[in-house]
Amino acid sequence: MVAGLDVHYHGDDELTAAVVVLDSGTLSVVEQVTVHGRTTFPYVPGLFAFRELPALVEALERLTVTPDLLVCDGYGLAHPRGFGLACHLGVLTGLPSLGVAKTPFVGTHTTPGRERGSWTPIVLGDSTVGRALRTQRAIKPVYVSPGHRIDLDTVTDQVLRLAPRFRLPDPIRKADHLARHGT
DNA sequence: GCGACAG
DNA sequence: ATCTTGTCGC
Repeated sequence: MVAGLDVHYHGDDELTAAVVVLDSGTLSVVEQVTVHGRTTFPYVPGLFAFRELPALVEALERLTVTPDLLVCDGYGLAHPRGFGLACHLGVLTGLPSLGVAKTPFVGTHTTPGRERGSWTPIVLGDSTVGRALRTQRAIKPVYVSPGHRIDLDTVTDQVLRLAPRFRLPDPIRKADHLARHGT
């Protein structure tokens, strides 16, 4: 089972966190949870986890099933301190996790080929911390990195498998939809 | 030293 | 993230 996580913001300081658990094989919804709350930390690049983590952890605690993988909206290892949102969530829950970001944040990379599945490394210092991955032909790549208890090849395989039709993996799309529309 | 910077 | 106007494509 694979869980997608996302947070939606309303008004001054209100937020809704959503977690959607999908059957890894059929990509059908197994369970979904939303948590409403207020922001307790501003958006600061590099400290993103402090903003979204509390509500997401609460949503995860309300699940009746235990996911085998957390698919997070943001970075994991590819982070200025090597510890993005996906890492925090993975360590706190003890579950394998990965991060999928929509824009480049740290490190350097070249543009991957335009075919679905092509990728280039994201390099920070002298190590590879993630990949710019093309999930759909000629569509902007996504930026993936390991969170916890997962390697970069597995991250790449899973994200591709979970994004058969659109740019973003289904778990994230469904969590995004749930957080903003409540269904 | 200054600016830019996941969502 | 959010907002807004406009365009493209199935």
